[in-house]
Amino acid sequence: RGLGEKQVKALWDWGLVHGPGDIFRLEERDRQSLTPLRNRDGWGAQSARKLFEAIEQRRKVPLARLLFALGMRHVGERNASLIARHFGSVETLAEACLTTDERRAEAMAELLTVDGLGPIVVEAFDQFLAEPHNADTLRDLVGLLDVQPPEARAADSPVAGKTVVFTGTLERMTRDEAKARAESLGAKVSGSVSKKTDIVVAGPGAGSKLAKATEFGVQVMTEDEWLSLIGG
DNA sequence: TCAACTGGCGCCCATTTATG
DNA sequence: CATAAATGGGCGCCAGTTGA
Repeated sequence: RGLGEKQVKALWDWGLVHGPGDIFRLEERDRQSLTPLRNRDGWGAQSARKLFEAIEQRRKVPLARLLFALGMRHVGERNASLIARHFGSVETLAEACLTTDERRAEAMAELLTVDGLGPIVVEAFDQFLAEPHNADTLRDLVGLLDVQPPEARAADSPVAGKTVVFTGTLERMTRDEAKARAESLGAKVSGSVSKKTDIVVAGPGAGSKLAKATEFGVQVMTEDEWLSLIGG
């Protein structure tokens, strides 16, 4: 929060950040700087302090989010989560992917057997890791961050195994919260409605997805109905 | 081969913060 | 206080990938 395109560019131009890891070394470095952030144009003590606080809050990060954040081709939220779940912990992933080329090749072969991951995605992941500067960046981040292992999913909730799509505006929770909650209950959250969709949770402003749900005869419910179903 | 689904993008809007 | 700039959240679209 507070570190968008504009500020990243400024930090780069000032030589304060040259890679992802530098963000997490920024406060320390700034303390020793002759021209600290709080004295620069457009910045004050308040904005500098808030930026450092926001960065500290992100030091603790789920493994899937770290992988997603690397910006690898074909590795968005979903595939990052599949990869994270396969390895189970950042230590296991680091041992498998960041030691030797031979070990990495074995790990990629295993990844290919994961349901939902195909050759294109695994190849993209492998190509990323094959670049020494990428592997270095990941190692650097792993050393700086508190990486959380993926959470186990419940198998016995009312929505376990169901495919759910959220559409329209959610009023009682953010989209991320809704998604995380649903997934922790064993549901699969998708972005598009098909015949395979079990439940569409529609808020105000829902558009084409709600129409599709009606067309396919998929169960539609409000956010409140969804919350009472999952017991929240 | 093809339906289903993901990733990535463009666009819009609300909120936050700096500035006059 | 009003305004402008920056950011994040959110939606829909669609090309490309997966898996039966």
